[in-house]
Amino acid sequence: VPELPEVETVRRGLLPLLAGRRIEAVEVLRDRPLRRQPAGPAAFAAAVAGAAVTTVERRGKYLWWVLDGAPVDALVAHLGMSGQFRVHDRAGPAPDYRGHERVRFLLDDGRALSFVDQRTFGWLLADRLVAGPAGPVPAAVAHVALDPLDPQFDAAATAQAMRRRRTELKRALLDQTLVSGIGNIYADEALWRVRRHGRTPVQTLGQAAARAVLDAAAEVMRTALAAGGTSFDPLYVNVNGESGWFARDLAAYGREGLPCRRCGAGIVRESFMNRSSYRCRRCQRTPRGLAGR
DNA sequence: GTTCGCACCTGAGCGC
DNA sequence: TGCGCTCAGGTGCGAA
Repeated sequence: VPELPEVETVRRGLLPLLAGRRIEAVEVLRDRPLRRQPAGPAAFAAAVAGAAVTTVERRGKYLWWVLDGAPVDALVAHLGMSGQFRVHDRAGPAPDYRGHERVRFLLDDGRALSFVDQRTFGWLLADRLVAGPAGPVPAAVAHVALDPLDPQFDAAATAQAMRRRRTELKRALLDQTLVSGIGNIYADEALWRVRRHGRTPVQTLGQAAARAVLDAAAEVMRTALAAGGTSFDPLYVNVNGESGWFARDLAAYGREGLPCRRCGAGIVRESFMNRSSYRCRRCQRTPRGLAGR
């Protein structure tokens, strides 16, 4: 599942492929990724075809190509659960994407870039840029908070904002309007690092503790990024089809029944927010008052 | 205004 | 062999 490190890995793969390239044509194979386009799939293709790509940017899990010479400013992409960008040379044989290729961009250098998405939660959108406190962003991304790897990210202010919520710690970490880029995997890893239970009420955290969770999330994502993104999930690969290598380093996520790397007690899996949470039953004790939940 | 729960979607894995 | 069930989970929207 692509979270910040995976999306950043994709951005770094896309940038040299796309910067300075012109999109000659857009082929929409399936409409679903364009469900957010107000005027529909044809409008998406018409808005993007002929444009040149200036650069590729990211906030949290949202990517966008900045466009020049188009009626819109940007092409926004969210990979959802299983979205990929894959590149191939049009002169060679077409790759087998097992029927999951959704949109194909024909580039002016003879290559094709395909948006491939098995579970179809990903989407593409031709959008305009709007002014934001941290610079211009697509309108569809304006509600998304800065991520912990953004140079302008203010950890102290985010920790304060987090403590003002009336919710639980893991919910706060997953709230993209509070801090972006963190998904289920890195939330569990960050919580393990600071020995916190995901159901800890955020208002019980001191400023230093709230800050420590955010710092842990940033650190675990930086480590994963250095390794090319987490990829125990075969659905996630970079633009060349290569997997990342971080899965071997996960301390909590997906390790049900295995010993905690820190204390040796068992990692347990619990249902939370209609998904799975993993924690060490000894290092990350259930907060007082929540026993049995 | 804030918080919460659910629909969306496909394929793998499993039990029967 | 094949059917049906469960699980994976980020986002956006409506409900509370």
